[in-house]
Amino acid sequence: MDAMDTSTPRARAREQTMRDIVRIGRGHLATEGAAALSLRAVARDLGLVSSAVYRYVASRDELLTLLVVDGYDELGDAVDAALERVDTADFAGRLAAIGRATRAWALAEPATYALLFGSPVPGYEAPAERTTGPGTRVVGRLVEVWEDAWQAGAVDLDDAPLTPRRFSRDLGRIRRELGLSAPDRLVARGLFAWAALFGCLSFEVFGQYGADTLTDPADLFEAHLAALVEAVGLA
Amino acid sequence: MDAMDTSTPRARAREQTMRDIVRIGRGHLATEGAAALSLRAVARDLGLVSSAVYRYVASRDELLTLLVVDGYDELGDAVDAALERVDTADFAGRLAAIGRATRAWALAEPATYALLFGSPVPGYEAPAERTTGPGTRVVGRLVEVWEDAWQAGAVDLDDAPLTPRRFSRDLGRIRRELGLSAPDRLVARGLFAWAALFGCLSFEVFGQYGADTLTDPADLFEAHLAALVEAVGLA
DNA sequence: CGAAAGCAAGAGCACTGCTCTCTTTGGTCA
DNA sequence: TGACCAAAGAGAGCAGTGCTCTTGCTTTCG
Repeated sequence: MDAMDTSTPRARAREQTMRDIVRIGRGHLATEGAAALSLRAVARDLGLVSSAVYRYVASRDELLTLLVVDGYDELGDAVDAALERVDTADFAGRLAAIGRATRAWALAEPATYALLFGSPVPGYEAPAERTTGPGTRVVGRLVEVWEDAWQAGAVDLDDAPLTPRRFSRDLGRIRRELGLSAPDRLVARGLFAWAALFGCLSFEVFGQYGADTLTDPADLFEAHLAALVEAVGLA
Repeated sequence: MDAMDTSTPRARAREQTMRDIVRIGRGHLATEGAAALSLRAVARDLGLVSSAVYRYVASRDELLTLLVVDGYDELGDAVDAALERVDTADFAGRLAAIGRATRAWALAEPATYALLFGSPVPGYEAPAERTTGPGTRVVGRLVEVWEDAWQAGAVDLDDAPLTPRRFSRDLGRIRRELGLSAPDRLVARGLFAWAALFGCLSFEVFGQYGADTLTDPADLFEAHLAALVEAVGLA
């Protein structure tokens, strides 16, 4: 079904063309933006007529999905690579490494970042069965940090249940699904830190801060990281 | 220049048409999204041929600008109205009111929220001279809260300069331009809270959290507000 | 009253996503 | 080797888009 057979020359050529489409699509995504991503333009750059591209990609939306998965993979790889260079017991360092790696990737690939974490593309819904897997890699790494820190007793947060009770139940369900021992407050603070991290990144990538109010935006990001570390009780 | 003369019937008709265009544009923005906003479709709904709309709006980008300004104004009004119902001395309450009002507006107008705080529309740059004014109302209110709280001695943050020195200088410049007495750390935490708030909102509005993992997302937002209050030292 | 300005309409250009048909090419198998 | 079939590419075509230009008509004002 996947036509992943690389034995025949034809299959290899097809795979190469698929890679070219994604590569050119990423280029257009970076220069034109997601909404202006044009299958016809990709076809031109590929030296093909527009209808021929439909032999490889069913629709513009499927091209977007390919780029979404590609982006999640690249980001996930970058985060994993950064985490390998950090001491496992340094929980704040792991959190900072995730943040810095994500920021570096986001600044290098703002268009893909916008595609993954910005406003949803109108009329396009990422198919869950293909994107949730790669899409949850980063938050998964974050959860690992908090869980490890909690089990190591390095988290300065109490384990009292949060109010209202339905909220505590929801958090309990999340805890159960992910197999965590972290208490309500840490799960909630973890969700906060996750959202806050991407809020900081979106502001920077999308230029929500003034244009040149800061000499080096990295300084502000480091301050943000300190606030994040504190928010999850890793101070 | 603005043709705001309401004396002649023609000017009044023109103004009415402009309002209709913004109203219909907002409707399309809500249902189709910013990137799919079509001047031709607006013209159809208006009962005009597409070229006639260009008598009123110079381009699609200018229509976007109208909607941007309209959105900032509406959000600013909502925040101001919410703040009127809060005791001035209740700094955490003011912060929470700003957050809740912004959230309510964002959930009611997700497309406009995406236009203002989501990924930038490719090829469109909001003209600073028309959007910075209304666009800074909310963050201005936030800054007021922190400044008032600092002057009232209600902020639990030290006033040591932050590192590196260039970052402290940048923060000093911001402090001077806004006429603040808040120290480095509070300014930095304020920026963090600002970005974090919109990160939480973007995750909720754009559906970055799982679809139905929470009984009532407002519970999580209240937890986020508590974290924000703590982050700026208003605990 | 007549000139000037404003308004609407329509045609047209270049672009988009996508479908359809047609022809060529490549791989397989008798 | 030759036949056959599926994959790949080409091209035309449909409906939509932003935007420009010209052509008339109407309102306003000197």
